[in-house]
Order: sequence, then C-alpha cells, then structure tokens
Amino acid sequence: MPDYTFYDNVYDVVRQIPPGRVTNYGAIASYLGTKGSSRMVGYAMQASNSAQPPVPAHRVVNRQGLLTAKFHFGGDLMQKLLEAEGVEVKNDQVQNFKNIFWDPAVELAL
DNA sequence: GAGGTGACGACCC
DNA sequence: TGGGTCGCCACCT
Repeated sequence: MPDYTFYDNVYDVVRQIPPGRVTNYGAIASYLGTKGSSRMVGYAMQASNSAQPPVPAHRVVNRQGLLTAKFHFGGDLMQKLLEAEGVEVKNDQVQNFKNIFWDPAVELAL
C-alpha cells in the first residue's frame, strides 16, 4: 500500500464531483472498496477541512440527501454553496437528490 | 499498546 | 413505517 491514506483516496474522488452534483458517503466508500465503512468517508471529510487542495465536501451528503455536513461547515454555508451551484436545497435536504446524484462507481466506472 | 470516537449505512424488531 | 442497535475502520489521546 502506498503512503497516501484512505483519506487521500476519498479526497480524490470528491474533487471529481462536478458542480451541481452531489454524492453520498456510502457511494464513495463502496467505490473505494471499503463498502460499509461510510463512516471513514465522513471522518475523512472532517480532515478534508485541512486538506490541500480543499475538497468540495459540501457536495457530499448522506444517503437521505440530508446536509449532515452543514453542522460542521458552520451554519448555512453549505447550503449556500450548493445553491450557488444550482443545487436546490430545502429544509437541509437536497431536492431532486436522486436526479443530481453523482455516483463515482458509475461516473468513474471503469 | 489499547480504548474511545465518529460528516454513515444497513439490518432487526 | 419508524425507532433502535450493530458494524465498519482510520485517527487521536
């Protein structure tokens, strides 16, 4: 195994999320092969706060499309970022989540 | 070295 | 249909 950690792998995937799209922790975990370790993805996101370059963690939501991360972003910042990209957010929940869902296992499917 | 923690998810009742 | 519990694995103390 290389020097870079599971986190870097997560960052790499998240950084490939196109604007106006969102994904969830499980999809990333599954894509990385650590299916079931979705917690690690979320945990990595916390560290992503100090990652270089910064990763668009605001494009990562939970399985319900709920902005779980917004509590860590600090207020409505996350929602504003998403709305700025064209993602409709209501009641801390991504609207049309299924429609704008970006699955690395599919988009990066290779 | 061991235990506790955590931006989640799936299963069970 | 909804609430509660367990599992999962890397990082921090």
